[in-house]
Amino acid sequence: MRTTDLPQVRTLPLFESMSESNFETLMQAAYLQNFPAQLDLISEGDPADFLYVVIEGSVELYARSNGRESTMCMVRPLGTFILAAVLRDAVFLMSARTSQKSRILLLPSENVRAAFEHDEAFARAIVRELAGCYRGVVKDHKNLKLRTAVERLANRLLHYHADQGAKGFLELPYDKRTIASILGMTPENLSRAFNTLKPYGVEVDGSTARLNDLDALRTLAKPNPLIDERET
Amino acid sequence: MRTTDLPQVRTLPLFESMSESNFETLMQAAYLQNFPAQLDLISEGDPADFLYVVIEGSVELYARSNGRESTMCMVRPLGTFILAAVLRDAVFLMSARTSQKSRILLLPSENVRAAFEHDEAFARAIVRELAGCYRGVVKDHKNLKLRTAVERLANRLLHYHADQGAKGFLELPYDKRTIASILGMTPENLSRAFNTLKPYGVEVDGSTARLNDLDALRTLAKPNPLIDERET
DNA sequence: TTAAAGGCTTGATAAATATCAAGGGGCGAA
DNA sequence: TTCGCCCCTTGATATTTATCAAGCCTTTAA
Repeated sequence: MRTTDLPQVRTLPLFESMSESNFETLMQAAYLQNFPAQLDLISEGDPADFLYVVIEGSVELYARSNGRESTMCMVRPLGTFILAAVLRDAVFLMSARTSQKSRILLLPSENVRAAFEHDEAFARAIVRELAGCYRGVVKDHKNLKLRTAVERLANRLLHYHADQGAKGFLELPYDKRTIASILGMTPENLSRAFNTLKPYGVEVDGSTARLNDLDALRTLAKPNPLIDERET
Repeated sequence: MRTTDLPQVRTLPLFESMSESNFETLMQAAYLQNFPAQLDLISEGDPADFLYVVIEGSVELYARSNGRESTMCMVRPLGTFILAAVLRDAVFLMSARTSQKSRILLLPSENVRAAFEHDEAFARAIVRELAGCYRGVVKDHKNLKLRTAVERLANRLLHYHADQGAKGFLELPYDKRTIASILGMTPENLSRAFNTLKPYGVEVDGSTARLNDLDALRTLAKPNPLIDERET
């Protein structure tokens, strides 16, 4: 892989402070691959052979136990996943599959760990990234433990709305069943939660939602930056 | 603070690979303090001024939103907490209070970050520790999303039992209401969950529990190393 | 064009969990 | 010792969430 193929990767917080030569070395060991939708990339319990960077498309991280399955999060360009397992040389805790046709960069774990040893700036960037991931899961955990299903949905809608420019409407970025699973509920329950939000000005039509009474919705949702705000 | 005061701290994975002089420097900036039980140490939203190391006693990390409150985890000697916030120079996502009389080491954030810049071995140890914390929360999150309350309790009992030497009985390490909160349920529900486990050989008397039918309990609990096993 | 499949919704029902209220019992303080 | 407090438990009930079944609608493919 030549670095000129992927100028965007160099701009990622994780890589931007690396020395040019270390970045070159890391990229020369990397593979850039295209995958169709719904392809299983990794399975929880497998050893972490690669660090993954989503270049195009999107990837779903999910977990299974006991015959149940739940979506843990979605990774979009240019996000990375499975960094913690790579650094600890441990097995994956989550499985991953493409949810769309995707282009993904694979960095062999050994090379990532080597770069981490040799490049102080990279090590520092990794710490920042990891600490950010950690804080993200803590927020997800608080979300699940401290809010009801309807509150989680209300906050998620407000979040999508803000992300998309706060125009009074928003596009649901995933299938409803995926959103249901991310929010920790069944698809049936998500349908009912949308109905519960009707009196708060939420109108859903397919994958579009209009928010006609933001004040009311915010009063119900009680958004909290220590749960809802993502860190860069 | 003299390093000779705390030989155990030097043995922590986080500090054991630091250079002697950097460790000395870091410890000279540190404060060792005794706190009574039930004392608030930090409050979510506050800036992270210190990294905390529990030397004796125990500390409860909890979170609040919307008038609800939930225990996120307990930290026992020699555990650290609030590392991610310190490294990102961000606000705390969780509050902390002593649950017993405790002796706690406070390391000023600036000094921790300085040591992290100057000491490569420390940086590497931090990454390992952070990655471990991250994987811990992911496991907690899977636990909550993929299991019912009774299953969470059954697995927790098996965990305590193994930790305490697998003698057929175990001591509950915290108040039942604290255990309930950790497991994401109300105290009333915990009582009922214990009753549900009676047919599986679980006999509770005060803070002691006997496990009289481990096979039955394991069949119900379906323990899963990708959820239940803690990493060092 | 039609059939089949899948995603979503709705209704009916069941299960899980929370809330409210009351009371037992242990433990510390006076 | 005795009182009062707090933790825990239990019962009754309400709320939340899941499950099961059916049907609608759109998409896909033949």
